[in-house]
Amino acid sequence: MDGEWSDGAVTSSPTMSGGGVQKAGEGVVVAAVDCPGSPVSPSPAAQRSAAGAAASPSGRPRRSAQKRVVTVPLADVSGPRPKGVGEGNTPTDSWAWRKYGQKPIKGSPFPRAYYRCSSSKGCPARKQVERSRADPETVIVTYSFEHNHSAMAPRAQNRQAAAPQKPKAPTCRPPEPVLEPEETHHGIPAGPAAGGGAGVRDEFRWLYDVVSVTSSTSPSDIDAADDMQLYDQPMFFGGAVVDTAAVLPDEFGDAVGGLGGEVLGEEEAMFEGLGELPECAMVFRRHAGDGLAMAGGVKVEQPAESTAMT
DNA sequence: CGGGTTTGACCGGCGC
DNA sequence: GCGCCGGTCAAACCCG
Repeated sequence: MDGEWSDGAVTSSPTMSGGGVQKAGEGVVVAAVDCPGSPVSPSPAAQRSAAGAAASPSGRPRRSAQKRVVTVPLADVSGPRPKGVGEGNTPTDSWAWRKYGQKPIKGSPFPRAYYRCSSSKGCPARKQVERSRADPETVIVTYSFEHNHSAMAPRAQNRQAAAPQKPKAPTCRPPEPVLEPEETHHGIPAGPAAGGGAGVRDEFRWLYDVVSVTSSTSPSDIDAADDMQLYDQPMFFGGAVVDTAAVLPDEFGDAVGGLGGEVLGEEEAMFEGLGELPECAMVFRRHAGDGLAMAGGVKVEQPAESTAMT
C-alpha cells in the first residue's frame, strides 16, 4: 500500500504551482478498484455481507471491498469552504462526510483520514483521504461502498444546493497553515485542537501541514488556487452529470433507485443543479466509456487490482 | 442541544 | 505462531 495507485496516477498535479489556477479537476484521477455487480449495499446488514466477504464478522471490513480511488490535487480537496460543503468533501463528491478516524500510515509521511457518510444513518459509504506519497500535492480519496440514499443530504448537500453562493463568503479560509517544526517527521498535526477541535473547519489541516513541509509551498497559494477550484469544479461536474445522468439508472440506479429510482428524474434535475454525483459520474463514465474516464479532467484508472474486467 | 472532529485503544487480517 | 499494520469504535471536547 505504498503508492501503488498514486504512483503513476496524476501526472498533472498543478496544484498551486505558480502556473496559475488550474481549472476544475485538472489532475483528478479516478481509479476504479474492484467493481462488483452490486456496488451498493442496501443496508448496513447487507454491507456486512458485501464487505463481509473480506471483512470481519464483527464489522471490521478488512480489504478488498468495493473501492474507487480518486486522486485529486491537494488544492482541490483541501481547502476552506463553508461547512458542509467541503468538510472532507472533495469537489468530486458533495456528500456529507463525518470523520471517524485518522491514522498515520506506514511508509507514508502523511496520515490517512477515514470518513463515513453522515447524510444517512445507515449509509455504508465510506472514504479514505490521504496524501499521495508520490505526489505530495495530490490527495488520494478512496471510496468504499456506494451511498444507499440519494445525494440530497439534509445537511451539507442542502446547504450547498440551497446556497450555491457560499454562505460564508466572508472568509472560508484557514487562518494559516501553521506548520510547526514539531511535527515535521510524521506530518501529524499536533495542533492545540487535539482533544476535540470540532471547529476545525480545515479538517484538511493535516494535509496542509504536510504539504507545507513537504512541498514547501506557499500556503497562500494553496489557498487561492484551491479556493477557486473548489467552487469551480463542482459546477464543472455538474455539467458532466447531465451527461452521466442518463447512465445513472443503470448503475447508480441501484443506489439511488433503492430509495426512489423513480424519482430519479427529479434527482437528476436536482443533481444537475447541484452539480451532484460527481463521484458517480466518474464511475459511470468509466463504465460507459470503459477507460474513457474523463469527467472533465478526471481520469479514471484501472489498477491491476481491478477485477480484470476486460 | 446537536453535530462533528480529534485521539487513543482494540480488533482482526495478512505476511513472514 | 508472532508481529505489524490497517481500520473501526468509543469517549471527550468544541463549535455553531
